[in-house]
Amino acid sequence: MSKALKKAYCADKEWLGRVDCGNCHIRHLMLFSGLPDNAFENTLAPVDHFIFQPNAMLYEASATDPYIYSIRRGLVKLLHMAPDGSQRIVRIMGPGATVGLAMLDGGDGYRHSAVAVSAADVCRIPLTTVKALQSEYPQLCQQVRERLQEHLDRADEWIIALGTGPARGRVIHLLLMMSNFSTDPNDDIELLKREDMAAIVGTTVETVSRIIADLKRRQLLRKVTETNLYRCDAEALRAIAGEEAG
Amino acid sequence: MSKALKKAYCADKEWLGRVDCGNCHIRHLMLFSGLPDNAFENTLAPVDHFIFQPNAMLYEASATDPYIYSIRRGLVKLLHMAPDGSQRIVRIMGPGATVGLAMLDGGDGYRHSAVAVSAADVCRIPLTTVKALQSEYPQLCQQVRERLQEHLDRADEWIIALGTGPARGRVIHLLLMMSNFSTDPNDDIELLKREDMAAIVGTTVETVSRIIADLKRRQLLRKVTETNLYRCDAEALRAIAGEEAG
DNA sequence: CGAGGGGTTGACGCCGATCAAAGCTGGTGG
DNA sequence: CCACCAGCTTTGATCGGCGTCAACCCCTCG
Repeated sequence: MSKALKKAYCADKEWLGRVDCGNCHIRHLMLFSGLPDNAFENTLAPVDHFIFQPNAMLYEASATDPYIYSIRRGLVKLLHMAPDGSQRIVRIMGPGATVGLAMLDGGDGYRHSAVAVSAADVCRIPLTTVKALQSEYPQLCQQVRERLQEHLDRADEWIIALGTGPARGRVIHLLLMMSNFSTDPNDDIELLKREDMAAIVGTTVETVSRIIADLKRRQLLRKVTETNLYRCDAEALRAIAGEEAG
Repeated sequence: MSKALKKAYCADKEWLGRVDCGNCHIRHLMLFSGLPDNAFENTLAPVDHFIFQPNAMLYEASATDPYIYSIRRGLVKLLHMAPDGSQRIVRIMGPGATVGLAMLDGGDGYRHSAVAVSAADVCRIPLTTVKALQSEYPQLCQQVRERLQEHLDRADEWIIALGTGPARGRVIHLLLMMSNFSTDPNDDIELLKREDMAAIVGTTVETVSRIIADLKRRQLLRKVTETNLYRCDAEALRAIAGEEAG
């Protein structure tokens, strides 16, 4: 819970250029799926493409930049900073997700701060563009709603699996969630930093460290190469998490 | 966390009749605000009006009834049942909120079970009606999005305030949240049952009971009449919750 | 080489889970 | 009217998990 304020989030991002959504080869996975190719011919404000380095901030809570962000690759954490500087990670979103949607309701600004976990490949979409497209193509409404529902489902999962029960089970649930993000056929995952894990499951760094170290010792988590990629024995982990839930 | 399965949720609801949304005097507070009075003249499926008694179930997780529900009065809890029968309350929604919106995305059914906490005055709206109105009145899209965002904001608050820190602070946050539901000018609230509170803050009944009893002894929570209405010293409670966050 | 950040480990104490039992309240039937 | 019961709340005793403080290891970088 308690952790001193520390990171000075730098705007450590790289601009890759203006984007032509009509020709985006992964558009069918993104917010603008379902729109015709020519829908973007008259958009007034440009969609820009960035790569955010790890720990770079996409936006800050309560800011009112007129953008939403569509994640192409990488992970983005949404976090809440307590007045005392401790932080709680409220969600982690991956490829295909859209963050900052609260801006569509106007007014109050972003609900959280958004920070890249791994290097994140992201499209920055101006609000005006979304609104214009939305009025012309009502099916975009549906897309937006589904993205919001995705956030909601994930938040609920967070509450149920990561906010309940003994710490070990929560950490294991987190590992399993991370392995779901992986496009990798095996269950290889890149372990988060202990501090992030602690801010996710709501415990301390030490507790997380002990649990992870223990899982490693029991070979339920094995370093797979020289990178910090780990393979987790999903079956065994699920079994442990399940028996602890009781 | 652990609590045996028990309640056989009965369909203890009372049908009050078919509703004419065009003449609903609180429509400006509800999902259909922003639609013209005559929008409802040709709706095919009827909107029905119910009063659900405490503990009556509006719908069950993963069911696929083609309805969403708009809450006029009272509180509704959304809960997740673990396989072992223990339950976790994921959200509490009050007047003006809409529940069951996940059905709009088709397919997977309700995400949670919805159960009336206090007696709940509720309109049951057929999906077909929503969809028909939505295609004719795009502004309804906006309304739906705002309701979803409301769910999301509440879920995030849940994670941050009720899923983090020592139990005492979490319970106090819950009390303060409940006092926000109250339309009452003072901070009078109807205390939830201990079991519900426990399922909300993720502790045991005993722990909640001890905390509440202690707050009563310290006069931060006072029975206000003969009913189980309590007045809470919001300032003092906020102070305690604040100091514990650090 | 030292400094610093992240991870791991140990010792200790407290919060809260667990088990158990005793009030309290409202409802039901004699 | 009282006895009785079921459900809810409160309280106590005990014990384990996890927070806290502190040290140490490992690696990278200046």
